[in-house]
Amino acid sequence: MEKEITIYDLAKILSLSPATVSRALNDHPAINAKTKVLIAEKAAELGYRSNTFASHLRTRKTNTLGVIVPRLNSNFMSTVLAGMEEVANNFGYNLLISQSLESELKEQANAKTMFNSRVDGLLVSVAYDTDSFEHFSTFINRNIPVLFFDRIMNHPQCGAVIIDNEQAGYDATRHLLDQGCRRIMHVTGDLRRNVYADRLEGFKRAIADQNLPLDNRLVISTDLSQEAGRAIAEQIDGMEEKPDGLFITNDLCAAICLQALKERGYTIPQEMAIVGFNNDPVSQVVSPQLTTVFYPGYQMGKTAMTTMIGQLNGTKLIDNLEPIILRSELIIRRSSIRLEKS
Amino acid sequence: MEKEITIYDLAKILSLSPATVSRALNDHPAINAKTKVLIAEKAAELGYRSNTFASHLRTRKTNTLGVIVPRLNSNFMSTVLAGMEEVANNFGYNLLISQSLESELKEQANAKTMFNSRVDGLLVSVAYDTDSFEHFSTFINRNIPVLFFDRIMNHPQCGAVIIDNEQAGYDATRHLLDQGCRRIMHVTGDLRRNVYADRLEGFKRAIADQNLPLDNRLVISTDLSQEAGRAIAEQIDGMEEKPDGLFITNDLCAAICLQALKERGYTIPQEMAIVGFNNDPVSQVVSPQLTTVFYPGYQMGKTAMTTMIGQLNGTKLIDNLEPIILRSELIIRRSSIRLEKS
DNA sequence: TCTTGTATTGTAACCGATTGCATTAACTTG
DNA sequence: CAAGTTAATGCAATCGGTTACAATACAAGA
Repeated sequence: MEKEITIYDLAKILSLSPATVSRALNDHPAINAKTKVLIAEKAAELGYRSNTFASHLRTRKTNTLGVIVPRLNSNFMSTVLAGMEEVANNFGYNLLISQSLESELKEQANAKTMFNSRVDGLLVSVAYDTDSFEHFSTFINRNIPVLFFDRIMNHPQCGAVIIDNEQAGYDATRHLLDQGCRRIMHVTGDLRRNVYADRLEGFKRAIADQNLPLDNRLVISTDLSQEAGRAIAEQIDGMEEKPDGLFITNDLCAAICLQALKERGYTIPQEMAIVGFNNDPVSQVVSPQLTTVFYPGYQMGKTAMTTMIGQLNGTKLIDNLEPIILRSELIIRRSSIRLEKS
Repeated sequence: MEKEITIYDLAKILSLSPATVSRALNDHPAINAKTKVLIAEKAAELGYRSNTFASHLRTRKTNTLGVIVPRLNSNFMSTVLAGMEEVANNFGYNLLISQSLESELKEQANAKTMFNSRVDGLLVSVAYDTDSFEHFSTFINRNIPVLFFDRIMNHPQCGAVIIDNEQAGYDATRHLLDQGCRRIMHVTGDLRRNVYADRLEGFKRAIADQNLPLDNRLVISTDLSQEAGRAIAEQIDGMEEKPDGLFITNDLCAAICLQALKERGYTIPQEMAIVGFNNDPVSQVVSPQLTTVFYPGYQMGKTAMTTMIGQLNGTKLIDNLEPIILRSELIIRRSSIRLEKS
């Protein structure tokens, strides 16, 4: 068990004061360059590491940022986190990551933990059923910046990084219409969440653009689980007037549904063209491969983190009125191609 | 911006000493029960939160545990993390999570960060290409417990939580043999990793049990990526003596390969029976659905975390010689069933 | 030579909770 | 009623960096 060495030890060994050592290690301009080198070398030699608690206690900064996500287990989320980590590492920030498992209760508990850990800032993609903003106001009240990404809450004092879900919804729907679909079913998540509400808006706009009627029975709100995918297939099978196109805002759910429909004898895309969302690996594995919307996860993570750190440094203030919007992209695959291009 | 209140504030308001307040908040037995209630109420009323840095500085404990995983984006890993989080939360520990992205270099950087953050313990599933143990010895030297899970390193002072990969490999192979396969190809990962080496051992044992010859050309080490899946299909297509069974130790890779084989006209499972590993959602989406091995992720996370915390509390010492082994299970689906049960 | 400026280093008071060692009050017991 | 216990609380040092405010040394300018 090695002993932990402190700036006092270094100071004594080098016949300097702790203040000088501290400043040298922080690259303070007042310290002589040679002294800095001397101290740095000795520190490295003895395996000195700064006691962050002493430092945090004094500076009242933790250099730690909290991240709360619904779940970690999507390609999208872990890519976002990879992007966040890269930027955070570069700026010397640590990440405290936790998952709400789509429950507001757990999200509140997570937020509380983060608050007590005194994170310098909080990045959140909210859970499925979150209504209250209260667990975030705690942060706002103490001037701790809160930045939402992907699944956001609208709040005058919080920034947001998103994709243009309305446009993505429009593009997906428009694509189905272009392929000849006239009766499109839209299966989506909880409409309290911007991502789903916005996609629905895009869906509606695309329908309206073609002067087609909107049948509200064809808009279905689910939890987008695998079971939901199977249930949708069953529901369709029982319908009198069946849809000819299916826009499901989650790839796994869409893939399961596609499969269930095939089992029930439907031909994809002829009888039913299908579009998913997220460009999850499953979209490439299911057959026919699933048309979907690519989500720039890595970019979103980097952008969100850069924005947050900019805010903390005072370099760049979050413009809370204008969310940052990233580009997404429709990826067309076999599950929706009915008309071969000539 | 609310002011942060301290035990000194509480002490002054209640005309007590900071020492009493501190002890009361920590439920020290020497403090009068009524006084405790009084202090607790006032603390709650004023929104007091303990300054963990002052506390950590004094107690030299951080109540934070580091977790390093190769990637977050697998169903398996995020389930493990959910299990870890649950237990950690219950015991008042925070989690510092980071991904190595399968690179030893990044893993070392992550370990260093964790070390400097003074985590009380470290839980690791090592990267693909990790050879060195040095970045972990730093912890061992300072008596900070290191516990490996799933992808482990053998070290006399580190605990481990795993599944019985040898047995799982055996079961999977045996199942293929039972289905009539006689020439099984085994596609796996880097054999420096126990998970892959052990599965290979199981594979070999199953083959040997049937007195079949082992063809080393049928054991292929890849990075188990999607591209690898496609490459394998291509390779098989070019072989003179083709295999009749395929045991790929990763579901996504297996699913992609299965698909590529179908595209090349092979019938699954008749011409080629396939088994994957992990019970990832893709295994249910691909058609035919993929036979695979279920990994008890949640359980693994809980067990690992419980073990770690037990070690930290001194409640229960990690038995470093005997890794903790969890049960996995073969899930048989269409991709490998050639013989209908009578 | 004396004053002023600049570069560099030192002194000491924090930050807020914890805890060994008193101290005080109240209660038992012989 | 004195001596000894027990219960409850207070004092003050401590953890290890940080930083406002000196202090010192040396060089340049008057």
